[in-house]
Amino acid sequence: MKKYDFVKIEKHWQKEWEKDGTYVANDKSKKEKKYILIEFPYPSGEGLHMGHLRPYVAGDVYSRFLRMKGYEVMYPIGWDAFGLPAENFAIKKGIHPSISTAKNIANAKAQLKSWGMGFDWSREVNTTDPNYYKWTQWLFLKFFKAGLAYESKGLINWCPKDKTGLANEEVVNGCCERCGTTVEKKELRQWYLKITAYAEKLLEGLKTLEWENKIKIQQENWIGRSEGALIKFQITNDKSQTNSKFTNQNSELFIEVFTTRPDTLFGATYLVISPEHDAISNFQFLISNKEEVAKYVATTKNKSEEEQIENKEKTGVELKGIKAINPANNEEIPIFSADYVLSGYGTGAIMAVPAHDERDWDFANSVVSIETRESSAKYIRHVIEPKSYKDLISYHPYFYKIESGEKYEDVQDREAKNDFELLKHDKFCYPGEGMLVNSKQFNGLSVEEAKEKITEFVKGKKQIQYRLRDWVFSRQRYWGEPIPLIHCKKCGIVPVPEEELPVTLPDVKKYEPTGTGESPLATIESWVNTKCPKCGGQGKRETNTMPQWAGSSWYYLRYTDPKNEKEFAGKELLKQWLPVDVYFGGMEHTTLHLLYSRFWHEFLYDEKLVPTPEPYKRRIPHGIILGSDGEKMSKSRGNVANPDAIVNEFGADALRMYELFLGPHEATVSWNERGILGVSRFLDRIYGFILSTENEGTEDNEIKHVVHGTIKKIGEDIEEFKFNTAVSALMIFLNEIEAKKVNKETKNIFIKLLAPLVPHLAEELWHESGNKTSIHAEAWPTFDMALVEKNSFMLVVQVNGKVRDQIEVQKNITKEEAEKIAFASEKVKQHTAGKTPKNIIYVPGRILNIVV
RNA sequence: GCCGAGGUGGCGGAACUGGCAGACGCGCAGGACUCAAAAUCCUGUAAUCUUUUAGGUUGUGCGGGUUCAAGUCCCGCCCUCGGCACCA
Repeated sequence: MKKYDFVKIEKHWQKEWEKDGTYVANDKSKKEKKYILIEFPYPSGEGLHMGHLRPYVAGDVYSRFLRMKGYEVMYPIGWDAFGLPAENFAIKKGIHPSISTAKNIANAKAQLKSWGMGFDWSREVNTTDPNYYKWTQWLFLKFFKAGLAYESKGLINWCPKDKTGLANEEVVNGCCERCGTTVEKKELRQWYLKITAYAEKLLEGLKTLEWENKIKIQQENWIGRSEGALIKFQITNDKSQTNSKFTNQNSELFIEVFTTRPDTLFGATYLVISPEHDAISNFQFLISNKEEVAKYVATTKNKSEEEQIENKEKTGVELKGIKAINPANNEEIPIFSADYVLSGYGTGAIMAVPAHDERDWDFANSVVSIETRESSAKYIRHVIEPKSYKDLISYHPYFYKIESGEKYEDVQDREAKNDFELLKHDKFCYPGEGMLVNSKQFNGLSVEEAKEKITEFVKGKKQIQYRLRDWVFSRQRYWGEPIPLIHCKKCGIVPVPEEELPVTLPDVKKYEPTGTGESPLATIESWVNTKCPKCGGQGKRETNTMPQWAGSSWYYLRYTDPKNEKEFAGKELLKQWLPVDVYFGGMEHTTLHLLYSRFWHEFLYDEKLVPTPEPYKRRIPHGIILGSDGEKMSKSRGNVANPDAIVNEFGADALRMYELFLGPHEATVSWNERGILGVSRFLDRIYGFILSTENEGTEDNEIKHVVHGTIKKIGEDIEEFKFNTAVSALMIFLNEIEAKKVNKETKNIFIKLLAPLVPHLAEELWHESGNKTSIHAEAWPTFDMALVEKNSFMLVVQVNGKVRDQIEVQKNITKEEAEKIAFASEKVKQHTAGKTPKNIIYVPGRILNIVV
């Protein structure tokens, strides 16, 4: 048997494909287009790893399959090359990031080629290329001119290690997404992109996409839409405590709260405002415990995000001397400031309804009762009564078990009596649905009805609120796109004129971030000082750079027309290729890149710069590959499987096929060093089988059925991204035909079925079989349904649900015929003898169950 | 706490719309080839019991239920992973 020399084969065909432009997408093709995309890699010094392999192989298999199915497929590649590692390397070694980046790209490119990736290299883009980032800057100016890029001073997330500001999306559990350092809050002047203006569009757009639900839900949650109302509470002085003659005749003096539960307004017994709320300074003249309040505000400022997460114990302080008036019942209620109310959400002020909100409940039972020296019961007023006992205990199962001494089983009894005794004891909080009580003329209404009516009654305003925050878009680092703006004392902020783009990164000697919130670019005076494009006077360049997400927010657009010098991409070509049909990528980008680029795209659609409202029609997420110990691959654990080492030992085809075989594409899987042997053996067997001439001859009838069944199965599996079962179907196929005589045609079909998964081996076998052109330009084999279905099947005969016999019968037999055959079986007779069948169920093509 | 996904042999995993649980592969055991080993090939491989060329029983996280039939559907729990996390 000839040996399968993958080293020689793979190198050889990789060169041939490159020479022939096998994977170059034709812009002028008459075929239907398919645009397949993977998240372009960051070219790091370590090279590409298993994490890259997974989506890339999936995209590669899928692209090759579609190409064979007759589509014009674009499967492009590029480099997301701005970012910290290159810059940190520059700080350490003094080598310009563009030099180390170029080196890393060359290396990663060689890796991708050695993996047999059928990328269209003619469309390669690089976000750090001035010809590319010229357009990133140009697009930024579009945002700026539309009023969606703005400068603002505020508390932002700051990574003390990377010494740069971060977007909300880049903070994971209070830590920097990149380096894991605990994030601090810092007051800084920053550039923002107004992504919140697109909150509704981002939500609406999701509905039109063929994405998996879990991704949609994650984005929905991140955007976090809630419907509620803005309600104003008049401010007055506390008559019991001060001698102030202040009476609030001025309707301007109020605190406005946002609530999703205006129906509980009669239960609002105090207000809480965030420590940053304006009211603290606005009502200074009335507040009698100014020092105490100032002290509290100061302590909350020093709390890190981490502390806040760890310590959920609520703290706060009463603003003495002032009161708010509940507009529903004109009651005077106290006002507190506490950091459980966030300044960035809603109005930064809430009405507290401890009887129906867990957080307010906690606060009432701790801070409020201590500060006011009153029993918390005073503040707990139930205004919603649960409809049933079940509603009630769904929020308090443990309470019932422990406090009341009742067993869970007694619930039904309680429910029958409709006994809400415990509710009246004010022993707990009920956040659920129900009917209004203690709410005067609104008593008896449902929660939904009351929301409307009470909002109206107190002249509140309906409001939709989002959790999404504007995108902090500036970074205080060197290796990023300069923000193309000029600060002029006379004209303000002036965009760099289009014809002067790109604003290129100047060479610097020190890349070190300053740590002061200024970018290293700020130290290069010759670069910073420039002319104002408007008045010609002295201007200073914006020295912040853009985040890494900028270049990746639109790269898929550039692929359609990567060399265009006049536009970011030509209209015709955008129309030709968009939208991306299938986008492979990880779940970790759901609320980062995937959200950001949708925002850019939707904006560009509104600006009539792109032809589709959404960029990515389908998104196929993948699970991560863990080490063989089931832990995340990491150098310190020593469980890293290196794709290049595996290519050297087993070949790219074995690597690819094994990766596909590991498990479902969307599942987390562990790499098992041994497992690849099975795939490697399989490839050897294929090689021997195809090249052998001894097994060629007249096929028996069974073969056709197997061949057509496999064509159907593999096609369906690839279409549904079920690569693991596609591999197993190929193995089953070889097991079925290996020992039999087959003809040349069957062998050719087998090679074609292999082609998307193991492109080198398939190409080699194709040529060894006497073909002169590439297998990857061949048409995908078709199947005949009549041959897939056999005209007989194994009838499973059960007696009382237990399998007793299997009999091969004609496909279209009737129930009566099936029964006749079944009862003739000795094995069946043994179990039915002397008994009369009560019922007989026949499922055509499958099963006959006799119940006795 | 909330949202999402999941729990199947020694291991990775398969199973259409409720219709033979464990495909395929790894590993393991036995055998062939070999002086020997590797490689390769063949056979077996959920557990358990019995009178073992065969047959019985149990079995898809746990406890119930629906059904002729449940990994799949319903009710109640447990556990693991991922996301969010005081968003009013």
